[in-house]
Amino acid sequence: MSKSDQFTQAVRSWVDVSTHRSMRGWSHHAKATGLSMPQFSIMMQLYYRGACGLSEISERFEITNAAASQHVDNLVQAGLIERTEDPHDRRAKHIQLSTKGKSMIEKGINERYRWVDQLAENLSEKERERTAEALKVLTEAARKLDQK
Amino acid sequence: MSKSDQFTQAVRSWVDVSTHRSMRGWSHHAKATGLSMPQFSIMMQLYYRGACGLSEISERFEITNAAASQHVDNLVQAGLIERTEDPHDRRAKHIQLSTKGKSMIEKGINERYRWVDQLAENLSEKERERTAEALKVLTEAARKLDQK
DNA sequence: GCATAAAGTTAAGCCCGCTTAACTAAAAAG
DNA sequence: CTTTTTAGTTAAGCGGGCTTAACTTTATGC
Repeated sequence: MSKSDQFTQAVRSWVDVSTHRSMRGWSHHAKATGLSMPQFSIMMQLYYRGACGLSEISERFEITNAAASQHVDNLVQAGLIERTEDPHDRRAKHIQLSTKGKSMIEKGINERYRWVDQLAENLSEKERERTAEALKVLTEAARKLDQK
Repeated sequence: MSKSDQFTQAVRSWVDVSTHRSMRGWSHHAKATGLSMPQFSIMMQLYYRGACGLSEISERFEITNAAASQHVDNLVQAGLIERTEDPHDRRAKHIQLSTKGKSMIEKGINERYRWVDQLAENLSEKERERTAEALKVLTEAARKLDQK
């Protein structure tokens, strides 16, 4: 195996393991809160990318405005997001997480990453330092890829 | 920020970035092949865990035998999996990927991980070596967690 | 050997996410 | 100021994934 292959293989293995972990926690949380996958995805997106209009939601998920509007409506009725009129353009809506919705997502994120703490316990101080360094390098490189 | 927090944060950031990448490729491939998400998940599972009976599928995905049977039926008709009688227990079925199905998944996996190669190009030889080492440690630790 | 349990299948029906189509209201363009 | 474009909503309807219920076939337990 060449050195390049070793790198590729190491990344693949780790991504497999961590994605599996992450997804399992994710879908578990969605189920526990009674949210469907699309609803949950919209919440997550509002959390990470902040408030937006309805069209942005339909574009990002590649669904029609009608579908997005229906999802948003359900989430508003559940008290998880707020839909207000955009003061600058009264056609548009300003959609954002409510306090309740935000804390629900944050709780989910914490649960979703609890295994990382367990992982930390299984490593020595030195290992934690070295892996943290390595992951920073990787994350940075991946972010650069996104920008291109 | 304590050293432990630094580790946790580094892992979280990387998992966020890589999961996002991985999932995007994943859902793209599912769409491109015309498979629904449950169908695709069943295929992936057959690829990684090997042949199994129908009940194992319904247990793993927490659906009824009826639902699993319907999915399997569709995949059989698409020529992606094979459903044969188990010679040892004629009630049971032996479900496995067909050649066509297997190559479809492998093609998907390669596409899904192409960004890792791009990542490799953005790193120096030394960085690749060090990160590969670190990821091996992490993957190993994560696998141990699974076993508990 | 007969009752019971286990592995799958099939059919009927529900719910949900999505689409199209028709609509309202506001902004932009001419 | 009228026309066109843009943002969003609502209603009707399709399709898919799932469940329950009834069934067949094969294995297992007294």
